Amino acid sequence: MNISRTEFANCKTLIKHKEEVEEVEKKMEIEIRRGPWTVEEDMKLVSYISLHGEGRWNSLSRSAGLNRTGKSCRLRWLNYLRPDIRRGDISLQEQFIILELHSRWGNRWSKIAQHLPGRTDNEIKNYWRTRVQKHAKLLKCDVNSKQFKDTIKHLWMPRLVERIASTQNVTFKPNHYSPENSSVATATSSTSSSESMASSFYGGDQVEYGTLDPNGGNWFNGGDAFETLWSFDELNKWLLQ
DNA sequence: AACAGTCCCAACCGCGAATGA
DNA sequence: CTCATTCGCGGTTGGGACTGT
Repeated sequence: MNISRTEFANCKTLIKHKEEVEEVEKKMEIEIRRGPWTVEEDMKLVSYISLHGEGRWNSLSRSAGLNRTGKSCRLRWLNYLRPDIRRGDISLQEQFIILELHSRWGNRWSKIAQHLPGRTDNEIKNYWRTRVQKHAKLLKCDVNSKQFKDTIKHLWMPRLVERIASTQNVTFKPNHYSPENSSVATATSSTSSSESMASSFYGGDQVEYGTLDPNGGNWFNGGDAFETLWSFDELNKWLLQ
């Protein structure tokens, strides 16, 4: 390949320049913070978003003076700093909806989270992994197996209904949670055995749970762990039937 | 009190979809 | 249409908190 002295010099300059750019980029990469967020970082993010709104996370991160990736900022805001985040235990009603919607949609956490105001997809995912999958593991069955799904449908969910009704001192009316028509849930259209089991708890004053209002009374109160719903022996006995 | 094992959750990663130049 | 960038989702992990011995 023939190349003039000038062209060669130009190439050398270009390469040198490229190396310098890479070096700066490498330096910047090192300065990107990872790991737990500090109070100062949280404050920077919250005050910036309150002034300018969310979105455009990469530029937001730079403008807010945060040495974080845009992704990291987005996650911190959505899962922790948003003002409408609900904290605390997952209530019985929320557990019921999670089980119901998971049976319908599988691991579509963000979709499920849309029906639980104030709860994040991450929180629901963590709940599923730590609580539900733990039970599957204890029972030595796959979390996606028909056996385990049946346990949820025929034992777990009716138990939840029972517990909800007793804690609220009224009859809980679960029906099928209907995200498409979330204003009212009716029991009469129920056909599955899960629902018919659940329907045995109907009667008297009914609680509709179609409208999910985080401020709506005792709907979300109480975070009874489902472990209290039955003993492991009882669950095993049921599985062996 | 000390240690080991387990639980839980915040945060990261990879990937595909959406968007814009 | 192509390519680069950004966004959002689901899976995974690190480490602090908790519990049992």
